[in-house]
Amino acid sequence: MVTATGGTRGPAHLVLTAAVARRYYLDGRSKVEIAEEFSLSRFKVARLLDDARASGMVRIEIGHPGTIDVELSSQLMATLGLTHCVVTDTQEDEPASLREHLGAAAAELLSEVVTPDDVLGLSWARSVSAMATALRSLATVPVVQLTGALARPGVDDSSIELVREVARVSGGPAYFFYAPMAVPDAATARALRRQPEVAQAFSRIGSVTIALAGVGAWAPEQSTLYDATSETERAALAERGVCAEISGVLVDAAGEPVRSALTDRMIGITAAQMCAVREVIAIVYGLAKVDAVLAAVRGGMVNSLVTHSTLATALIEAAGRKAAP
Amino acid sequence: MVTATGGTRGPAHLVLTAAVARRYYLDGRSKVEIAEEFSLSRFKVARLLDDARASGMVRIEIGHPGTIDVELSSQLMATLGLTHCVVTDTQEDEPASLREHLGAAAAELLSEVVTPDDVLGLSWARSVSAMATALRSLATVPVVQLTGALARPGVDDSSIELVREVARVSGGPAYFFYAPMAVPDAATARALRRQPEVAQAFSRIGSVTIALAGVGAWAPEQSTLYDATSETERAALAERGVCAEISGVLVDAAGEPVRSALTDRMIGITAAQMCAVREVIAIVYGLAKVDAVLAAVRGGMVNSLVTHSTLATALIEAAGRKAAP
DNA sequence: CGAACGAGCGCTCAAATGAGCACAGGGGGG
DNA sequence: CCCCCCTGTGCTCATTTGAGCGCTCGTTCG
Repeated sequence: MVTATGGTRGPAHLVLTAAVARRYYLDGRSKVEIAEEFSLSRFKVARLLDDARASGMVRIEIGHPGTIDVELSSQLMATLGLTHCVVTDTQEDEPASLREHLGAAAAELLSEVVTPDDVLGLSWARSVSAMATALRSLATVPVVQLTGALARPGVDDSSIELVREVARVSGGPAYFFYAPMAVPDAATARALRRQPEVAQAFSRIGSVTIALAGVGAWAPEQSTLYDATSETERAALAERGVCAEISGVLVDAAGEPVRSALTDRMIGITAAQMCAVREVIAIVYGLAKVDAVLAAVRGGMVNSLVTHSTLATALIEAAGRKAAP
Repeated sequence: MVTATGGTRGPAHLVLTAAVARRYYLDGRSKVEIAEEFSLSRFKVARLLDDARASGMVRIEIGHPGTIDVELSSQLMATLGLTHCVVTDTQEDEPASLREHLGAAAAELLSEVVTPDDVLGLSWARSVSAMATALRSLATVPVVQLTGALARPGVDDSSIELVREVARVSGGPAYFFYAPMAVPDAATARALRRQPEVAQAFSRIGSVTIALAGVGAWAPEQSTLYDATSETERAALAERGVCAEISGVLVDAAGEPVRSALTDRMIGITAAQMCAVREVIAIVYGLAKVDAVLAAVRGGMVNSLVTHSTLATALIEAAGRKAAP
């Protein structure tokens, strides 16, 4: 039975309730103390407090002390079943600035979650590079390059140094190599993989416990790999249902890896290896990547996210629609 | 490990804290449940919640559902040690409108706190009249007129009917009389007091348990009695420290009654009788009355207040300054 | 290099709290 | 007119929670 008038039980009752609520919630007194102070039974106090909360007189909010939207973060974490999740509060639309913010957030997250027992894997992505730039401290761990680089003409991110830079901050050994992410044919790829540096890095992939990656959508400007692929191949892959690209690994909307000729021409971590990594943290931005992120998470390729509030909201909404259509 | 900024313990910790806080404060889960859900010890959960509150991440506010500022009300109640207190949220400066609002609030308060065992006393004041106008329901109690009326020329509040009107709503007997609040000399006063109606009402004053009154400051336009007094007498009384007037009773800044020739010329409740009333509810408005209200409360003449937020704030501040100068 | 220190963690025990129950009083319907 | 339901109240007992303790581990200073 709900009182229709919303609890208008007289002003004195209202004021008493407020006083009790103040003592309890703001001054931290126990209900017994309050009961004694106001000459009430503790049950009465408890009921007063229940009323106060039910009538909306006591409002409790979870705030954000910094640039992180903690509410959205935990919601998204719960919705997608993530291990970690950081949602920044910036509603910036400019990609560069967004990337910088997310990079900083990811750097903080990494500083926090990486322990000396971990092995860190880094995929090649501008957002990961931004993370490296912002990284200030890191436990001493081996740092392993997971993919070849895919430098785009005219863009110098100096990100070939990515792994070395992070390893320098960490103080641990760096396993890196100079090779492209994709090569023209499978034979070249096989040859490259036999290169000592490449082979050495690859041999460490199995022991990686935490990896950082970007997530690309299979569309123009939404994936460096897409942009570097021939038009015929793009179309063919799209037809096979490719939805997302994570660290060179292509998956469909359900998150299942899509094998293709391109797979054999890649220099980098495989789908199976990526799934085996305990925690893959993806830095993602841009509303175009909603489906790609969902696919990556569903497929178990990604279990942690660093993103911005707009995308986070869209993700929660999309996941909700999927769950209960 | 250098944590430069206090409390910044990493975004993952922040998000976890937020998630725990949400479950606890918003979803009402027990700490044990939360501990199981997040695979933590219940102590860890408790510490997380302590952190969340200490760092200001959890904000708890006491809101006001209506026109009553419950926070201010209870603060004022605590500060002055009042029995009841109602502070309306109106910041109206127009006296008539203010009086109307306060009258309505007082009427609600009266409906709530008056029980069939009470005896209600009414003093003559425009604010009490406003209360009567707004009064809709009241337990069946005797209603006693406490003072003569002091009708000002040109102002018709039809408030001679005050006591009868309230008694009609209540359904109880009315003890009223037609006499002025002050007469030219003590002999006339004595004669008037012997009038049957007056004597009958006066004989009931001792049994009054709840009284309503206004509070006047001893200054022009701040007390009907002041305005009706000769200039010589005004000055003499001011010199004797008169600070406030409650229902015809004059008190100094400390709340002590000030006896004078005027006292003998008054038709109404005495200081001692007023102190004996269990609860005297004063309806007050206007910042000029800060000191008067403090005096009335200190002297024990008034133990409940109905007022507006501006005056309430000023009262709290003034009381605070007095307490710790 | 070792010891002192402080932070973080989980335990114990007592106090605080919640859920359900029994009882009293009051108002409306039979 | 009486009875029943409904609300408000305080009780008992099981669960939850808080305060203080000792432990361990990492850090820092001698």
